[in-house]
Amino acid sequence: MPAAQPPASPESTVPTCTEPASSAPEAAHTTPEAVGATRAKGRPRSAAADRAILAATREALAELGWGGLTMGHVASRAGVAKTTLYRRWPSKNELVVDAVATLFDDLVMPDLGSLRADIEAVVAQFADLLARPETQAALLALFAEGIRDRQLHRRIREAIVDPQKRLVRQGRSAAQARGELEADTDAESAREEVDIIFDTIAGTVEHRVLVSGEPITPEWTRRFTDLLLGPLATC
Amino acid sequence: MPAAQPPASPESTVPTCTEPASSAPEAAHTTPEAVGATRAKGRPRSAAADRAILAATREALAELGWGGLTMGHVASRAGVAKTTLYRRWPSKNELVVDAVATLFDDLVMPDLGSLRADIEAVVAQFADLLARPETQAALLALFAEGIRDRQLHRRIREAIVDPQKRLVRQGRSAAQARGELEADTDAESAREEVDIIFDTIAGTVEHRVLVSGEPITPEWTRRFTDLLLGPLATC
DNA sequence: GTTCTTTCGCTACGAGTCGTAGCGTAACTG
DNA sequence: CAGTTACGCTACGACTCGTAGCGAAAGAAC
Repeated sequence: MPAAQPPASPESTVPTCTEPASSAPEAAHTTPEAVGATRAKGRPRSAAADRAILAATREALAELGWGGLTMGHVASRAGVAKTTLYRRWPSKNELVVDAVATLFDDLVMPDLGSLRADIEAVVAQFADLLARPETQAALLALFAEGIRDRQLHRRIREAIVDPQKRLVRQGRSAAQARGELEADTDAESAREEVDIIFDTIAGTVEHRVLVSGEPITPEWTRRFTDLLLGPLATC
Repeated sequence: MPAAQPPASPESTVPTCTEPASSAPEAAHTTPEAVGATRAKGRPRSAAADRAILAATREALAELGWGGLTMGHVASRAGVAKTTLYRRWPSKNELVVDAVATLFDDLVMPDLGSLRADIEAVVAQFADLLARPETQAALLALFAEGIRDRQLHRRIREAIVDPQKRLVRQGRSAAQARGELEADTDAESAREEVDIIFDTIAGTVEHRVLVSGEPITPEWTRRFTDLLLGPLATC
């Protein structure tokens, strides 16, 4: 892992681990760095190159898949030297995590006034996200690599999985405020319930789309929400 | 796919697609071919080599993961020339499917007298299977490759996914016979319900183990079964 | 036994990718 | 201005891929 960055550069400007590249969403597209924050001394890294590289990674991932994605290809597609890639990301894994993590930023918990409506809305959002080719190619490949690489596994959880659990907590809190769900008895039990609901929603939708290969229709979403709501749907 | 087998050999003896390698489970381990079926003219292919290759593939997969798995490594670990691999399997994908598919043969529907017990037993079996390193490394990698390779995707469904849906159908039928579930109204609706239950069980357990990275405890299985049974668990 | 057919292990090959190093140049700071 | 850092470019050794050619081994047919 300590492979790139030949000189002892400060890690703060590198999007590799500490600061995800999506933190400064849209600056000036033509002017590379209008980020007026702390600046180092020499020539700053081109933010446009960052954006071009991440976009090229997503495109190449959708076209060629994980196995077909080569660093050289990404570099030439982004109009960037291959060495520039390695100066910023130590390996393909890290690059793809950063390229993909931003895709999940759009998920929001809408608070539509009922638990059923909230669940169906989130499932629909997640289904739309999983319908995109770059998400399909990236997500399972990332998960597969994360099985072996514990550090990558941790990064995936921090950048992709954990932020989504927030949605479950928000939806639960809203439903509890409306009186649709009972208040939590203890924190540990609540945490476990959030985990189980999250794994069920994410796992089921992913399996339906990515493994079974069948689409998420409104009818399917309705039936799945019936299953999730359980007693609340009928009693 | 039409890459190996330089001469026009009959496909019946090749484990590549038509006949999975697990059809003749244990012959004589020393004598290569005791399969007294139809034999070609020349020197028969060593069944011991088949077994050694598939075993070496599973071992290497657990150690090195999909990306680290090289055909040369598998060959040397199996005590076989690299060319022998390519004479039998056209690519890494096909080899791994054959090596992994047999792992799922052990899953059975127990029929323990109640729907709850049946579900918990199947979840426990699936959890045990997913706890094995070779399953972890192989399953997600196969799914990931299947996203791009439609033919591989079809093979995965035929060899791994569809046989497991049988378990859901069996459990549903048993529960209907006991009166725990209503009889099906129409076949289409029943098929959709089998699909949704299957995706929920498989997807959730896989997501819990492989993505969230947390174990399947009896307590978790109980709570998840509560969720699945829904109204039946309380009313 | 002899002959025929097919598979076996081995070696070598061109093509492609990986990640790194070195160079001269561009960009920005003090 | 000098100092510092990032950039594009080229080249490199190491590795894997999938194939081809060879002589030898193992059964089948006679």
